[in-house]
Amino acid sequence: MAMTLKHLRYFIAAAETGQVSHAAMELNISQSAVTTGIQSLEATLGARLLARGATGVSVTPQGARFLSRAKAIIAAVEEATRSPLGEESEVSGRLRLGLTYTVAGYFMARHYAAFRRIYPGITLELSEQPRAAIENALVSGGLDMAVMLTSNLGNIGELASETLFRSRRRLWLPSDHPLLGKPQITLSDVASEPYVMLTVDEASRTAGRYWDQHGLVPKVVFNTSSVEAVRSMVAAGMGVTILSDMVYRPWSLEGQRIEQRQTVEPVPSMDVGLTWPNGRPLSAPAQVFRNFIVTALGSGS
Amino acid sequence: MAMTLKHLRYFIAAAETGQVSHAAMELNISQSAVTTGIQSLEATLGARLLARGATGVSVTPQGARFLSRAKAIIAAVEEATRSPLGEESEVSGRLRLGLTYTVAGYFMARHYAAFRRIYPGITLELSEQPRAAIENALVSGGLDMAVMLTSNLGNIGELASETLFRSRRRLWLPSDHPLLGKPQITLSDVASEPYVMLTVDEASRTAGRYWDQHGLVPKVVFNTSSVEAVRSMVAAGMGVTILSDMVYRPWSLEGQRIEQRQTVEPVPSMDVGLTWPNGRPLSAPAQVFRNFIVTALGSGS
DNA sequence: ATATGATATCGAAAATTTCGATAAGGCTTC
DNA sequence: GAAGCCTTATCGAAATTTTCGATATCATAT
Repeated sequence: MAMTLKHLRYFIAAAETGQVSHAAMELNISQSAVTTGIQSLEATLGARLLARGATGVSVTPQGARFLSRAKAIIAAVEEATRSPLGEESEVSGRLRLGLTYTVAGYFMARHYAAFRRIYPGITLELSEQPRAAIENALVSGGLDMAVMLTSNLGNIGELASETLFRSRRRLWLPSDHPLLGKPQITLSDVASEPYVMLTVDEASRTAGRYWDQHGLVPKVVFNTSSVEAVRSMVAAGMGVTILSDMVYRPWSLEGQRIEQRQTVEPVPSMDVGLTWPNGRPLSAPAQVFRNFIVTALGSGS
Repeated sequence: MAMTLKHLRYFIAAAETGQVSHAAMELNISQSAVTTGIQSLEATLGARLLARGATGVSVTPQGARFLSRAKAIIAAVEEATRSPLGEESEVSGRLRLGLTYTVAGYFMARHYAAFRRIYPGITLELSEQPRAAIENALVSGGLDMAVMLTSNLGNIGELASETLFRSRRRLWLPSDHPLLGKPQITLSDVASEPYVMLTVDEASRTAGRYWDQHGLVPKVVFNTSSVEAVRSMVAAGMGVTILSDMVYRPWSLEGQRIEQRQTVEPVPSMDVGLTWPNGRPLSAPAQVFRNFIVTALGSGS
């Protein structure tokens, strides 16, 4: 049977009160309804969520894990129900937005259509450019704002920036790779494997930094500027790589699976954020966009 | 009428196919069921989600905004249904975890109970200490791991750290404050207001940094180490302050509302993360905790 | 004008949820 | 150890909700 919001609420109430009957009272329904509701929830999940006893119920470890997810779902629903759908969709104007390669393909693509629909009055002009070109265009007035990697930012003083999210960098492995069997994977384990290096968006420069830091050098067997190529090669067993979650997909183009693991040593995450020329106040469309992106990231995905 | 997951799915399908009848076909139900489902969704929200026409439906700006929320909810449900509730709850051992003041009260409190229930075999020993004491204890072996502000971290080299999330710092204002009327609020606007300064967790040191950067000095009228006191004073109109979202609550203890605004100039966010002694590999409980916290943050809350 | 393809509406049917009563089982108290 | 009190589980019936299929309505294109 399918999960329903009602059942989620019943489970949460029972877990928090510690008694099915109290939960029922709180929810203003009968005890048997709560009982059967939670039972069907357990059936769909195939796991016991509550330990029943004569003194009430207590949450099982599995139930505790599910509880946090259930609460997150209900919170998201409340949020979606309550908060207004916004009347300020009538802002109009133009926003020239610069994007770097990975941001364009793996981040902006997902949000572009939604933004255009919510703010039909704003003309969003996207352009993909290398980091340096974007920085110059921002300073010279050729761009209003940019979404890009904020960690290597130059032109400090002339540019303001705000990090939107961090994307963890992790090791990518083919699904039959021997390292998957190890309980812990260190960077020096990775250094002894053939390595596929991505050469866009200063990925290799960033990589250099943490390799240097540990006094290691990856055995690069291939350099490419195509993320798809990296995926295919890793999946085919040609080598491993370390790239951010943002560009990770579990399947290569050929349909082979790619696994992901954290290394013991933390690898610096990829920071994606907004950048705009300092000094000048943000235009109305720019403010709207900033707000849109922040809330879009807040509510998942 | 209450929102249901079914209705959310109907709306998403209709929005994405652009036709109610296509959505119905895709969902293997009748067209009229989809129509009434979406209607009841619109009724509960009090907003028009779809623009109906002879050629199908198109998403209204409000519908687009709701669509992204709906997708986030459904994604969370799928995630909760699919992913296993975990059999590795049997890890056992001890984890001595250091916490700084704000982290203990505003972050760890929420996750402590959940962790204990999911991993009953792990003894979690929490201790609240100043940053410097935690760093020393980590290095000397008195603590295994810490959750703390990672931006001002000392002992680089001896300590490894990983940022878990960033909490935006924003301006707090009483709900009748004149600045709320302004379309944009700058730091110099704030500098001319009486300011309430929080003095825990190096909040004032951090504040000093961005005030200095803009060549401004806040008019501090009160120093306190109690977040509750800050809240009450701001609510009472004694002054304004800039603090992180993590400690923000919309109501003071006296029940007066506190508003929040972003300043035009970005204020550095508060970075909360894990810290542990470098070199030594993480113990099993520490790894479990790291994993728990990362996923707990990932799925909302 | 008319044909087409779309959504909206309606009453009836189907499915699901809920109810109330009862059963079964574990504590606590006497 | 038996009674009383608490808990959750189960059952068939009732209520509610969802869904169906047919029909109405409307806008567009020919």
